[in-house]
Amino acid sequence: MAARYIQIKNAIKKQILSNTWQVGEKIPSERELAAEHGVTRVTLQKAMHMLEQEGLIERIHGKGMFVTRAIEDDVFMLNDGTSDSVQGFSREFREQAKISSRLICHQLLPADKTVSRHLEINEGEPVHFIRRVRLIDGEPVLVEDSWINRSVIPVIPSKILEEGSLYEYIEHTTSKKIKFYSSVIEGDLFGDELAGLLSIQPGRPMLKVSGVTKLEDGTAFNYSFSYNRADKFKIKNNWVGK
Amino acid sequence: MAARYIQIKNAIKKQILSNTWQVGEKIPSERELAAEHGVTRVTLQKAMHMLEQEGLIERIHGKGMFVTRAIEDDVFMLNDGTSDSVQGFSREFREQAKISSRLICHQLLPADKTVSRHLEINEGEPVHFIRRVRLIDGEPVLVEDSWINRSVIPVIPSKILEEGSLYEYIEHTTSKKIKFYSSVIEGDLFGDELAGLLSIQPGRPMLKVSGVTKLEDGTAFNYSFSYNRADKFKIKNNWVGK
DNA sequence: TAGTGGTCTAGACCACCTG
DNA sequence: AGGTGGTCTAGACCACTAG
Repeated sequence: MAARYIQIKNAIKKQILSNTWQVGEKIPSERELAAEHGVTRVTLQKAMHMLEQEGLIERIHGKGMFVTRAIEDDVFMLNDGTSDSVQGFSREFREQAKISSRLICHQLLPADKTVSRHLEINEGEPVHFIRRVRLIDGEPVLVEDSWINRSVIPVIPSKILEEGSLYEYIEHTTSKKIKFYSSVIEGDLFGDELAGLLSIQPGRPMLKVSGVTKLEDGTAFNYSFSYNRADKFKIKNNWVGK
Repeated sequence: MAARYIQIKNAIKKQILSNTWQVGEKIPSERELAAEHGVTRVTLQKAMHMLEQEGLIERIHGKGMFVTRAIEDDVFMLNDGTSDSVQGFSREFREQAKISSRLICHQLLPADKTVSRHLEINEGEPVHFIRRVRLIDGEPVLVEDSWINRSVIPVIPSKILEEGSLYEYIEHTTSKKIKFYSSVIEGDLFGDELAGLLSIQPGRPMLKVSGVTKLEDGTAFNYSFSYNRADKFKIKNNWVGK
């Protein structure tokens, strides 16, 4: 049972996406929407603040709330922290396109200094190391290296790595939600090895995203690097003041 | 007079940064901190949620709130939406390093289709076009192109563009705060022209950030592209669930 | 069981915008 | 003046974690 403000957020989001109001049009006031959904203003505000963060509405003090123009897209948008939950690559894109994975490597390795620091475990402790090439509609678009905390998931079926969603598998086996994802975005060029895995020329631009993913109880379970073809991905970011 | 939760956020942030608690240590509970600052839990929670978003603390249901390890840095972090306000390049970095600008171009141009759409004005309406090279400690690190709504700031002194902070100038002359910044991050390679302006080799990687900046009354006043040397900048992103 | 964060209510007052 | 979002109070109950 999701929180009331999440339900309301999704309900209003659905209304916006189904063009209940025109772009730029004023939507009902907080007080009206609160009454309509049978909640107080504070609860409704939590929902609306999320929609503002997601870039669907604009809130203007003294004026009201307005529908924002939806952003058009030619390339894929990496998760920018505007959805309810961290999806992971598979869940993020499987609605939009046929995604698949090629498992390059899966073994247990002792954690080095960097990995152990990010996973908050002792250096030398064995962790899963996984390298996968991810494909969208059969075309390789990124290489992802993951170091995964073995105490969170002792075994990872290869089937999951090749066909399923790892995050879904983890949420299922641990019965805990994913709660936190901290990432750093950098630009770089593809070198020979990674370019080879993606069948592209070395020297092409990449968006490198590295980060740590945690469960709701604070356990860090995944430290990852993904090397994305810059011609296939963008990252959107909304900043809302106050 | 800033809101109470902003003051409290900054006060606790200061405590964290001055090592009042160790990294990983539990800080006082919401109820304690609320009593200490003389506010209710909801108000205190707004402050703590911001600190969580900024990556300074971790909130774990049933356990408490914990200080997060501060991130170490070798390169400059572009604004990731975790500060109170959009600073702009000058304000963002002038505490950390000697920043300066080289004004390449400043003229009025009719807005083309893209610019007019982002600034929410009519096509053909004249806008400021500004190209600047930004330097950190005397080294050119990025090229920024800005299209600025002339109805928001009719004239822009060249002195501001070369020495001061444009955003500060705009907040001052309009007496409105900057409220919204929506950006898209892409990776690319430097071509001859931009590489020449930065005195680097063409083909080096860039982080391209484009976006729109708005005032608190919803007026879009700046549409910009910045071409950042990827070896000088990173972008940090925190995602917190729910 | 006691303590923690997560959610929600039913008000209130303020700051801002428009006619 | 009337409507809008922004902030805040003083409670309440729930869900999760620990000993």
